[in-house]
Amino acid sequence: MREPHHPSCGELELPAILHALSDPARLEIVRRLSTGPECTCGTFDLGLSKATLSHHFRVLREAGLVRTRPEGRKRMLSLRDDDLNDRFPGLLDAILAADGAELQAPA
Amino acid sequence: MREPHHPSCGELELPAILHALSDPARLEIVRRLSTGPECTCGTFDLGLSKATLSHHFRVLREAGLVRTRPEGRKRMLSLRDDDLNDRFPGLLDAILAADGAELQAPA
DNA sequence: CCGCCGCTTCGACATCTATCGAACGGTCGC
DNA sequence: GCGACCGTTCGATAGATGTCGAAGCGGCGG
Repeated sequence: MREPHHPSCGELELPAILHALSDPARLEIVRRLSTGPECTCGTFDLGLSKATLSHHFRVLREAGLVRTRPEGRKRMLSLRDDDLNDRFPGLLDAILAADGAELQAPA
Repeated sequence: MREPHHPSCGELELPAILHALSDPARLEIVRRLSTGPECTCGTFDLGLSKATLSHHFRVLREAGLVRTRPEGRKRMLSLRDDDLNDRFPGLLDAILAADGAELQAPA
């Protein structure tokens, strides 16, 4: 299984990151990744088809938010929080904190 | 000139905010508003038509990022940083800081 | 080595989005 | 009032996006 392309740390672009996180499904994926260790694609049950889920993983990967590592016939997903904090310090934390704040005080 | 609709502080939704800021033109508008006081719509020269600019203002307004106040035949735009910091503390600052970081270290 | 498993890719489709020119609508100056 | 001014809204259009089923593909197990 070939290694998919990941943008380098310097290639991370803010609009792409914000766009990637502007979809509730992708925001949820990132939120889950932030609370635990890396996990496989199949562990996400968001009521979406495999094809759609794979599409969201790709958007997140190409925006530089997640890393995809092949492991046997599975793929391990992990948040690129190190690179993100290096390039945009505090951004990810602020967004995840805002996500939590929204959950606690829904509209 | 009638007062346009603004979402209340509790109606602010994170995905909508992130989506609003995921467009470079809108991000630029917010960045400019953050550095100065309120200003009129016409002060933004981003190489876009009036219609397109008005569209972006609407997206920002409906996401709760900016306030529009009629003043004569002009419209004063201002950032809703008070409401945003109340609902999502630190979020706006982190995004604007990230925007600055991107400008200083372009890809 | 044949088939299952996990995931990606393809093709399709409906919806959304960014963009523009043109038309419209208050507001102010004269 | 009349016309200029500032900005919104309308209608249109090209492109992006989210979604799915079906097909493809590499790896693992029997």
